[in-house]
Amino acid sequence: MTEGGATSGGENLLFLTDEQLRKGIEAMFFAYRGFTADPDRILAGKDYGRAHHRALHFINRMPGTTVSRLLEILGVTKQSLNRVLRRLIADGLVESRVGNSDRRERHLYLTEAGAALEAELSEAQRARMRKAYRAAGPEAVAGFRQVLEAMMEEEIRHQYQTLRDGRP
Amino acid sequence: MTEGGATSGGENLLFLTDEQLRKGIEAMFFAYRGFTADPDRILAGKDYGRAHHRALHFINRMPGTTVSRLLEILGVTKQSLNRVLRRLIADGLVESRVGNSDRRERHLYLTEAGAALEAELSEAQRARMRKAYRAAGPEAVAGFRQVLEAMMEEEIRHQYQTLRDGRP
DNA sequence: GATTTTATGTCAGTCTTGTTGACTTTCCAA
DNA sequence: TTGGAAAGTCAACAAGACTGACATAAAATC
Repeated sequence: MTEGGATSGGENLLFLTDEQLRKGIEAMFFAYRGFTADPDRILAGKDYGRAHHRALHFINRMPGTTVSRLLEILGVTKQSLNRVLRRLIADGLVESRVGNSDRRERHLYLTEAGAALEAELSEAQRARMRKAYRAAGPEAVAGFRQVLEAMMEEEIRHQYQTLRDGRP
Repeated sequence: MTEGGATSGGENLLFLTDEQLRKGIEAMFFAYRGFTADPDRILAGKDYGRAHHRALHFINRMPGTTVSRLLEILGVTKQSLNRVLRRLIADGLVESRVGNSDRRERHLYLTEAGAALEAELSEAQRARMRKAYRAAGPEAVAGFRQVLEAMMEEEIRHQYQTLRDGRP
């Protein structure tokens, strides 16, 4: 990581050559494969897919969330999410409770079995992230998060920040 | 980007709480959506998909590459890649030439039209990356790349580094 | 109270992109 | 020269995204 880099802060246009940007693009592409590789391997053996993992992750993060909220976060159609949820509910990994104040809403929770699978998947993913963080060091991690945040689409960034800061 | 961070180098275990790792995981998930959003929008209007973009990108990067080499890079089955290539060749975006020394091999090149589409897609993706890099600053960019590299699977990291350093 | 809007679920059909299996052509080495 | 391996192609199937249409129930509004 030496080419073209300033070592102190400030604007450095050398970082913005097409060459540099291309390296970032390819790094992002290859890294995402690594990022999903471990959960994918676990899921393949259990007849679930990445879509189920995503649902489990965010239901775990936001217990009692409604279907609509989950749709915003996941950025898929309700038909697509519904297929996944139907399966998870049928298999006893997710529980869907009718809302108290608004009975049209369904609030989603992980069952014990759902939490167990979520934990298994998350731990595999965290293990890789932990290894990467350790290898790169704390300063690199701060930079990593900064660039990723700046790469998100506007509306999604707000969703992310709300989640990140633990606001409901 | 304040919580739990050391501002000078060295090991800092506070970065490795599950909480911190989870934020990184979610950042990666949301950022990847942004990363692919612009090319996806362009492709949707042209009746191509992400797979076509990936093929165009790497054929552009490695003109004359063989199908096998491309398979290693893209990490899909040859049947899957073949469908994409067939279409790109039929549409006159990619040219496939029989190898000289080994006539089993097909060497792949972008046509003028292929290069034009690749440039359009790449420029959209670079624009977002450029904006993110500018917003985050050069030091953050270095960290970003370090963490991404550490996140890749072993074999893929070698592919990436070879490409990155411009070795054939 | 009647009407409209919202939240959710479901059915049917399509598309992209992944998969496996079977096959051809070509090369190379025993 | 023959038999296996490698490169590539074709066919059929599956997951998971999409759109569109429609149903139900509850809340909100007029």
